[in-house]
Amino acid sequence: MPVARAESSGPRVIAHVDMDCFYVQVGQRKQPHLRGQPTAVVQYNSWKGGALIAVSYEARKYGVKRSMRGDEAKKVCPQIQLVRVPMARGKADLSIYRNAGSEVVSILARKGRCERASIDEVYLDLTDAAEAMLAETSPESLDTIDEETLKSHILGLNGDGSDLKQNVRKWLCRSNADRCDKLLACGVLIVSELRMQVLKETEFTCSAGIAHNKMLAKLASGMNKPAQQTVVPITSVKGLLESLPIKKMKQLGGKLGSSLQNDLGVNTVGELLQFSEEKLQECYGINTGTWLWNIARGISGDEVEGRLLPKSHGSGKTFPGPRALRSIASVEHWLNQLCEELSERLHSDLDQNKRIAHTLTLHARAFVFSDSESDRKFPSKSCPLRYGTAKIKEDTLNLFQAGLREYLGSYRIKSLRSRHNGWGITSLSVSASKIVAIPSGTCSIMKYFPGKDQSCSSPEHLNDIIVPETAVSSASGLHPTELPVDYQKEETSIRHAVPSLDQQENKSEGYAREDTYQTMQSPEHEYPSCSLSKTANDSLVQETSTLSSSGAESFFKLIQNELDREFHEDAGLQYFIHGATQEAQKRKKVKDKGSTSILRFFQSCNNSSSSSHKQEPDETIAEAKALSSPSLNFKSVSSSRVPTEAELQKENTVTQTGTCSSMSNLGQVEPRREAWDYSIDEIDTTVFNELPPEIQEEVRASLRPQKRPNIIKRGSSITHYFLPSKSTCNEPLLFEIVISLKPSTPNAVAARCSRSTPTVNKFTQGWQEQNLAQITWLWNIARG
DNA sequence: ACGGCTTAGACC
DNA sequence: TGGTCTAAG
Repeated sequence: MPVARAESSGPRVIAHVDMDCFYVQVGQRKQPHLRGQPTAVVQYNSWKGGALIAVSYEARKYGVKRSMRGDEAKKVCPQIQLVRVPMARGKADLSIYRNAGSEVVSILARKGRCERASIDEVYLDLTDAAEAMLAETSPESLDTIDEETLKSHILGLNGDGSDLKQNVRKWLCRSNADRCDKLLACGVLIVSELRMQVLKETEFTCSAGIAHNKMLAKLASGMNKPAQQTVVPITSVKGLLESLPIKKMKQLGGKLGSSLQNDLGVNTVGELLQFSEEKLQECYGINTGTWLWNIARGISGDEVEGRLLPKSHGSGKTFPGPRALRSIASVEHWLNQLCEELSERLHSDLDQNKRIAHTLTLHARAFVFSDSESDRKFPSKSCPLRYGTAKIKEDTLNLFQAGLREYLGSYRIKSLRSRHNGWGITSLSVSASKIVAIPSGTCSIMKYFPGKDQSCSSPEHLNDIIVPETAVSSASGLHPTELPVDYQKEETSIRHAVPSLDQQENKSEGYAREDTYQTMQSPEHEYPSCSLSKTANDSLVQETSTLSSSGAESFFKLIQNELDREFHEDAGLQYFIHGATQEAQKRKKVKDKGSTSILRFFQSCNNSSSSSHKQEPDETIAEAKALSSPSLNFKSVSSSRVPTEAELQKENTVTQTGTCSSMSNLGQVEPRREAWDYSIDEIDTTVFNELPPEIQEEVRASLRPQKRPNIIKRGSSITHYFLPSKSTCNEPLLFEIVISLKPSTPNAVAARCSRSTPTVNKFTQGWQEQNLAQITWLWNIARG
């Protein structure tokens, strides 16, 4: 939905730069013999020659269109060259295009604020550059103007054929022009320069529009393609919009545009002028109404956002019609493929841009046979994003199953015994959002974090780690008709948020309690247990052994996750320590709060110990230095093709300083605490009941309801996100508790854990062994 | 039973 | 805030 914004004060110079059939150009650069030939880019070559996603201008002359199949294109243009989109993991891989887009952006960002609008489009705010130019070397004083620049188009300038270039020259150099036009003229020169630079450095051509706002610039960029540019003087705006079909306007290509046509009988932007602002607001609401009134007059206050990098990453695939996925096993397979791609991209983002994504979202489309309208209703689900391919896969699968349960629940499909499930999945996509730049102090180490380690990213290894998961999923995969098994799996698989831990759990002998399964079921999940297969029952036993300690697990999982998230490989730990000690030396005190979880973690440790413990960090530092091998250099991973953040960003320095300052503010606001606090926002009551009595007692004793900050907050515990949603729960399963531990040393934390019952003990032993060293590091560093 | 795959933004 | 919907390339 468009939203109205006031036009800023002075006249701006805005450019929209659009790459010409970008994918084709990328292909042609790679295979130069394709240049000048009718060419198209196809994906999925297997069926009818693949689908065209980009068509060269030479091919367009033959009537080749996007949305043709490769075979059709061959019919109308037999000599057409088809370039295939690279495939990876069974799906199209667009990374070469994304990277090529980054090359272009890094050049276009040189002259002003730059917004990456899509893979092949950017907006530029050239106001400052144009004003600077006007102040120094106004176009009228130029005696030579580049040939290419003279090929610019000036909207509304009636070039009477004969001497177009002279007309352009005249317009650019008019001394009597008003300031608005002079600024635009400067914009024309700057954009022309930029486009030539793009061509020189990337071999790509592009087209551009130059105007006083984004909307007009965007309109103009498409008016003369390819490899040309068009400027829109204010005096031409009215004429341009008057006859412009309403659907050509950005934001009006869809339902809103149709509504204007059908409900108001408006077919051109000009026809919008007859409606009062009030009338439009009445029809479309205050925001959209005002926006419409404005755009009819060529007014648009949208700012060019300084953003060179995408705000999210996603990987998806469709499974149309007969190819719909019909079993959990196949869904899992594809989700894994998507997750691998996503994880790879997240890690490059971390490497290249020092950014971390915080939210993982799963989207799917599904159908049930009973409802032809059903395919849009599959709920999307999201949860906090944990780095590491295995974790992303695991969380994604859980999100999917939560979604599926809700989806099927809404159709009252509770028990599916028939051979064919009543559902099918027609599309899957996994995305990562809420991406923020990490504080500069920790940048140097972040690139060594999860993903480099095979234990995390290699699929083979992954299978080794999540033993029980694999076992159960293959069982349910073999028996897709027995959904209760899947649900069972869904209920329990969330207990495997910590692979290493689970491994530990399952190797050792657990004690299984018969009633655990029942206890864990919410009233909504009354699946006939008689339909469980033997395999499933075996899995169940295995699973319940895990469940019995799940309370303790969820208790500690938070801690584990915090550690694991950023320390789950030695290299990460080493470099973190290295970075952290540097940072500590620099600032004496880590003040950043609310950035990465680990820093928050630090903060509380630091606070708690600053007065009572004056332990010197020397040892730690020495050891940290020893650990961080000097032979490894910290050189940038960027290739010449893909610009690094440093190369790209003005934006980022702004972002980062902004982030830092706001964080230090937060740091000051943060109340000083004696305790080493872990806030577990929500815990499943049934999980709580599973805790050994003494632990329950401890937890109760440390409950501080009166201290709860801000009512019930959504939990940070991963498990929360996979529990049944409100709509499928009769009563709230969750309540919020705050647990305080006041250990004097890290050993005390571990010791305290070992005092628990055998099950918990087993759990904590694993935890202890794995993490005591890490806790100790943290403990010491926090005081550094 | 087909256009596939991505990203962004607004609303509630 | 998470989830849904719209839009665009």
